[in-house]
This record gives sequence, structure tokens and C-alpha cells, in this order.
Amino acid sequence: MTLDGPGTRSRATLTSLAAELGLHVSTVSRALSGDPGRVSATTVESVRRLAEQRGYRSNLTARALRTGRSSVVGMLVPRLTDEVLATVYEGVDLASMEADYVTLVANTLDDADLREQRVDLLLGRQVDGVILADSLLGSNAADRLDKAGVPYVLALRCLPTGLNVGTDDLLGGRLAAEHLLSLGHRRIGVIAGEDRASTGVERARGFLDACAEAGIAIPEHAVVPCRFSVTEGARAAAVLLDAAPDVTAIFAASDNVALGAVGTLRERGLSVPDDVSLVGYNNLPMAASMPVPLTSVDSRLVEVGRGAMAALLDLLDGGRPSSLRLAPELVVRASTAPPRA
Amino acid sequence: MTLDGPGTRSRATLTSLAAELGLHVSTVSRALSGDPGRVSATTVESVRRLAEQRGYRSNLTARALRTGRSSVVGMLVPRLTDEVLATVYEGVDLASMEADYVTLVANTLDDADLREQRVDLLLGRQVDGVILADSLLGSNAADRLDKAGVPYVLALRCLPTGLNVGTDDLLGGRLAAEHLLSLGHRRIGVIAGEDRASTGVERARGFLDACAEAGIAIPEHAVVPCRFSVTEGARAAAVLLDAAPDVTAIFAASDNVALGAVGTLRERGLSVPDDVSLVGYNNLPMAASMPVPLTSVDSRLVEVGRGAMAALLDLLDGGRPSSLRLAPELVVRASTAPPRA
DNA sequence: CTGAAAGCGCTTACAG
DNA sequence: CTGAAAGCGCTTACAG
Repeated sequence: MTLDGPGTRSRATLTSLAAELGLHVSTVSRALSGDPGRVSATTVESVRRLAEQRGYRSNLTARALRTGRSSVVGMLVPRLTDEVLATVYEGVDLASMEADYVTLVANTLDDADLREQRVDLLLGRQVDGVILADSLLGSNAADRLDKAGVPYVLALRCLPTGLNVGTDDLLGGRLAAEHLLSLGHRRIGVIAGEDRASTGVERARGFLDACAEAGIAIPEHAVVPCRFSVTEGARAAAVLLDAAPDVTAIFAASDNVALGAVGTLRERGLSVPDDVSLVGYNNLPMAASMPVPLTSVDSRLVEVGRGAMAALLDLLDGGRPSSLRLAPELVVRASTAPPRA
Repeated sequence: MTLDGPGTRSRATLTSLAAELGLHVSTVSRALSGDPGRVSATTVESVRRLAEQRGYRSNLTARALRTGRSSVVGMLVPRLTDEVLATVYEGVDLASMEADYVTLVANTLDDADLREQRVDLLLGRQVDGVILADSLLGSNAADRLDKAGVPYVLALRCLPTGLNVGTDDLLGGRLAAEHLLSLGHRRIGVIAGEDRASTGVERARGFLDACAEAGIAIPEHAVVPCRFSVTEGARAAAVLLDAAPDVTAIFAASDNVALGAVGTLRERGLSVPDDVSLVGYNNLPMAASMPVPLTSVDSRLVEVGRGAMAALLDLLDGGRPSSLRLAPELVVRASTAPPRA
């Protein structure tokens, strides 16, 4: 480990390569950028070889300053400790890497002030575009980005306007409802998720709509909003069971929330699925490995991330990408069964 | 949402402010950087006001090119979808923000080639330093960083040499052992965690050492290594129970692994803690909200992240920070009880 | 096919 | 206290 500051060992630059080869820096630049037909094959060859030997790596900072493109995109998430968001990020990151971009991610904790601050930070870093995975309903996407003319894409959490890449959560909620209804459940509770996020709202609405169409009314007191965390899931489940103790099934708008709910059910001596069936959402890896493997709606989070980045890259290339809603899929496991006779 | 490319609306620059004020760009730079006593108070005042009005934001790319300091640090993690690493990152990010740095994070998936590639990427981005939270025992920290003279700090996962910031995992393992021994357990299994990472190895060794000192021998077949995930935890628990079906307690080197183990125990009709007591590690929020609240060793992950960044910043300022081992703490919950009589 | 020049936006010795 | 100049490392029209 070194204690010297950065740049102690002088790195190779275009200029140093040029000097060593007796060429002009501009020629070396062209040779390396692979402008085909604009520079002789032999020159390209010798430049490439020396660059390799000297361990030359283009200074992306300088390039960014010169071209006005940083090859950096920003990404806003509520928090990265939420595996759901970390998974979307993973998709974004994969697509970034393939396109020689890099993604600067920032937590906003569902806090409006912090969010503004983070956007400012990203803009100061000259990001070419931004992926917003933390949108709250009723707010605009991001004033500052609009003002700065920096393109952005909404991911996962959607808004009525703007370029959106997410899962069809209305359909996802519907799939969960159809599954429980087909098993014979009639008294069902819903832990609806974050009520300021499209994900929470639409999953619940899709579920409730499907129930209503089947002639099953879910009373209001059996629908409890809840932030997306294990702890909040446990709390919301308690509220739900107090208000509607006779439910035979619960739809939770996320796997973490479902995990919290399992704890509360157990505390009350209710077992899954014998007493209460449980459906989660997102189909995180843990769903399959939970104490009782969890039936869950797969929301294709990595693809959401990849898709959002692809749309942003298209935008940056002057394209006109359209919004995308991926189709979710129900994965049935042991946590759901017919209600007790 | 705009479809224009970046930079469409021309942003205020030092030059544009200077022109508007009839000052030289260097004066404006000094006024804004707050060089005290080097520029008149009235000038500072007028420059500040205009900068505010025009929404001036310093171009950090240009500054980086000029000063040779990017105010960007890199961070390597095995994967960010692991809540443990995401939590360490959160600490790093908080400390970064306070110091006007930004952290570029990259997944390396415990894969050596991908890691080299990621380091190259970070170096190309002119990072001032790097936090390595993905070290594997037996490998060096990072050749490329040494060669490039870029300072780095090891976080969470430690190596025998280099600047390390982590938890005292030997002690953590010991705390878990003392707890189970004091409850009266004598036949104990260990799911030892990733055997290429210091965290996995030291937690297990601390545990085994404490048992040995108490005169309790844990046979080799009751110690199963395991990657840090729910899925792997479930698998390892099965291996363990096949090899040592008579255990009355299990120490799992992470909470995720413990969660996986709960599933396996349940499958086999064993209940926690009546048949088998279970101790996890890290004390993630979910530990408290698991179906059976999990006894766990708190590894102070946010502090590890903060400490690692503080050490790196010290290094970048020419300081000589020393390694840091934080003291873990046992948090007792419902998953541990005396063995059945 | 290669060279020479300009310039991205900033900071920092050097003058005055 | 302010100005003028140089330069970080690159790219890209413009010549030749």
C-alpha cells in the first residue's frame, strides 16, 4: 500500500507517447481512437504497441472537458440497502459497463431536500443523464434536471408523464389476486406498500380491481399502506390483523414486507399457509429461501435497470425511445394454499 | 423531460461571470474559492451574488483536470445486492458527501478478472483513492493500484498487510460462542461463511477458539463453509444437519445465511429455538423482524464504511492513519435458548 | 495521411 | 487587491 499522493508515478499521456514516437499528439489521438482510413496502418500499429507497453489509459476527465460528454450517468434511488433498488442498479450498471459509461448512484431516502441536493451534486459532476428510481407521485420528476437540460429516465417507480421504464404493476397486482381467488380465498388483506410510489399504489390497485371484478370486495380497513422494509412490514401486518382478524390471505406489495408479515403472523400463532396464505412481490432470491418459500410476483428488476439505461443511452444519442412496461410473472411457492375448510 | 443533448442551455462559467462583472476570471475564481484576505470583501460580495443569480456551479471536471484531484473515490464490493455491503457503502457515501467527495462503486462478484477490469475502469476515471471491500485472502490487495500509486484502504474484509478498517471478527465469533456455551449448548454447528474472506474465516475461528478454550470440541464435519447468501445458507445448513444431526445450536456467519438456515431447519421439522438455537452475524435490520427474531452479532457496518472513508481521506491529505478494528456487540433475541432438557 | 492550433473551464504562481 | 498567462490532457476542424 502506498502513502504517496496520486500521480506520483507520472502516467503515460498522449503527449508523452507522441514525443517518444516522434509524432504529433493529434496523430496519436487519431490512431488510438481508431478513425479508420484517416491514419496509416503502420502508424496505428506502432502507436498501439507503445500505448500497450506504457500502460496508457485515456484521461477521461480531459476527454470529458474537451467533448462536453462525461460518459457518466447519475442514478437516484431511495436507498441502496433495499435489495430491490440494488438489483435495479445492478442492471443499470451492467448496461453502463457495456457502453463504457459509469454510473454514479446516490441515496435520497425519499426526502425531497436531500434529493435536490443530490441532483445538484450530480450536475456539478457533469453527468450526461440521470436515471430516477425514486420518484414520488404528485411531485415532478426533477425541476433542476429540466432546467439544466439534462435528459433523464424514470425507472421502476413511474410517473404519469416522462419516459418510464418499469414493470406493469397493475398487472402484477392482478396476477396475485387471481391466484388467491382461484385458491378460494374471499377474505383477503392487502399490505399496499409505499403510498407515494407508483409501485405501491399500482400493485394494490391492480389487486383490488381484480377482486372487485370477481365480485369480492376488500374493505378499506383491510388495506394498509406501508413503507418497503421488513420492519414496516411487520408493523403493517399487525395493524391489518387488528383491523381484519379473519383474513385467510394477505397480499404484500414487496418480499421484504412479506417477510416482516411472517414474523407478525407467527407472533400471533398463525402459520403460513395453513392459517394465512401470503403473496409477496419482486421475487428476490430470498423469496425462494424463506422459512416458508414465498409465492411472489417477479418484477424483472435487472431488466428494468438494463432497460432504463438503454433508453437513456438512446436519448443521449439523439434517439426517441418510448416508455416500457415489462410484464411481471407470478411464481407460486409454498406460502399459498386453499383456505382452511 | 427534455430531448435535447446536455449543455443545450449554456451554463454559467467563471468566464461568463467575469465578463458580466468586468473582472478577470482569476479574480472571480478567488472570490468564489473564499481565499480570505486575498480579495476585497465588496468584490467577493458582488461575485457571490451574481453566481447565485446565474445558478453557477463549478465544473468539477475542469477543476479535476487542472488540480489533478478528482474528488472521486472508487469502491469495490463483491455485490451491492448484498445488504451487508450496501450498508458499508452507505457509511462510505455519508462520509464522502460530508467531504465533498463522491463514491463510484463497482461490483466484482468475487471474480479476479472482473476485479482487475473494474480497477482499470476506476483508474481511467482518475479516482483519487479506492476503498476495497471485496478482498480475498491469499491475494494481494490490488497490483494495479500499487503500480498506479493510488492510495487505498481495505474495508470490512481485511488482509494481513495494508491499512484495514473492519470489525474485530475474532471477538465477534467469540461473543457468539460464549453466549451459546453459557446457555448450556455443547453440540454446536458452524456455518462458517465465505472461506476466502477474512470475515468468514475469523468469525468461525473466534467461535471455535472460544469453544476449545471452554473444553468443547467442535468436530470438523460440523463446520461448513458457505458463500454469504440466503440460498447458500439454506444449502449449507442441509449439509451441516446431514453431517451432525444432533446439534442443539448453530452459529451462522451472517444474517442472510441464518435466514437460509431457518428454512432448512423448518423443512426438517426442527423449530428455532426449541430444537435448535441460532445465532447470526451483522445484525441487519431484518434480524429483529425475522419470523423468529434473530440473536446476532452487530458488526457496525455503517461505522466501518465511515471509518474506511475517513482513513482514505486522511491518506489523501498526506496523513498516516492507522488500521481500525471496531468492537462488535452481541444482540440477544428469541432465536437462542437453553437446549432442550 | 500528418501537423499545428485552438480551446473545453478551471487554478495558481507571477507580476504589478 | 486584481490581472495576464500558462497549462492540466484531450479532440477536432483546418491546412497542407
